[in-house]
Amino acid sequence: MLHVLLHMARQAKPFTSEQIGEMLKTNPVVVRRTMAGLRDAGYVTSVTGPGGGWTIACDLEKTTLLDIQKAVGGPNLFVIGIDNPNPVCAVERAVNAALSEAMERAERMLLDRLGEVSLASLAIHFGGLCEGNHGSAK
Amino acid sequence: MLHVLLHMARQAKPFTSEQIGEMLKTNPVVVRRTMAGLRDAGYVTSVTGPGGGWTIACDLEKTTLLDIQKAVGGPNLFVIGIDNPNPVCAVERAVNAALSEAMERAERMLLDRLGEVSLASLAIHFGGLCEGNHGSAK
DNA sequence: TTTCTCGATACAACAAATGTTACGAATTAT
DNA sequence: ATAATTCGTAACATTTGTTGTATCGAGAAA
Repeated sequence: MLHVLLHMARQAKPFTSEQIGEMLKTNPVVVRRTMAGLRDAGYVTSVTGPGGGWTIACDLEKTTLLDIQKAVGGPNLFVIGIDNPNPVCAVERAVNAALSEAMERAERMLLDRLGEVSLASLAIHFGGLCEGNHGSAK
Repeated sequence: MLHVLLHMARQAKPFTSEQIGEMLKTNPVVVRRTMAGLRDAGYVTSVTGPGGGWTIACDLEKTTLLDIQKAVGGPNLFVIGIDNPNPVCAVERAVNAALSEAMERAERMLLDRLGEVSLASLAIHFGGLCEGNHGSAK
């Protein structure tokens, strides 16, 4: 998905769901499903009709991986979260108490890092490669 | 599962898979499946025949949540791991580079914490409650 | 009006986890 | 030795979540 966003940032014309589906080796409907989250969050726009499709609509500098993560998927970064914050089971409570602090710190560390990485910083590396492959034509 | 281990630590007699299944509201076969990992790792023993079942076989002080985690499940703590360490895709490489360090630190933090919590330390809280409920009879 | 595109819904295919059934092997008691 | 109990294992069913597909309607452009 990030792939697509960076591609979109390098082209003024919108991409259709079908084109994106080819890039991602998937289906136009699936593309619409996942893009819907980004559209609702305002990071991309979609227009119908001929010549329509998806266009990027955010500031690459200000949009981070955390934003994308939140818009696309859930905030479920960990496999073992603390499902039940106040369980009846005594053992569960004991485990929660023992681990909650470390979990929160680990999660915050990761989330902070996601929030530090902008799309623009990814585009730097990506852009360089694309110049080489496709030429810098416009 | 931890529940069961702590219960076993408080009773000399072995528990049958059926008894454990009742505690966990599941099936004897499912119990055997998950206990198999603990057995192979040497944290519990199982004997067949009448009067048989599962017995704890480890030092509560020395066995940590990390040990149990490794024996029971996989070491897959994170939802988004770096699946492909050296991908063809340029975007993926850029993302990996940007996040790998933070991920490793977060993972290590959590793993270290798991390794610090012994079964004995859980048993302290648990034990207290059980005395009250079941009496300390013998 | 025709064509292109997204939006949305419903359904199918697939995979993973969990639950179930069944049978064999080991152990104990009689 | 025989019977009863219990684990070990394999095969199969059920459930759940994800992904893929088909279809139809609505909006926009030529």
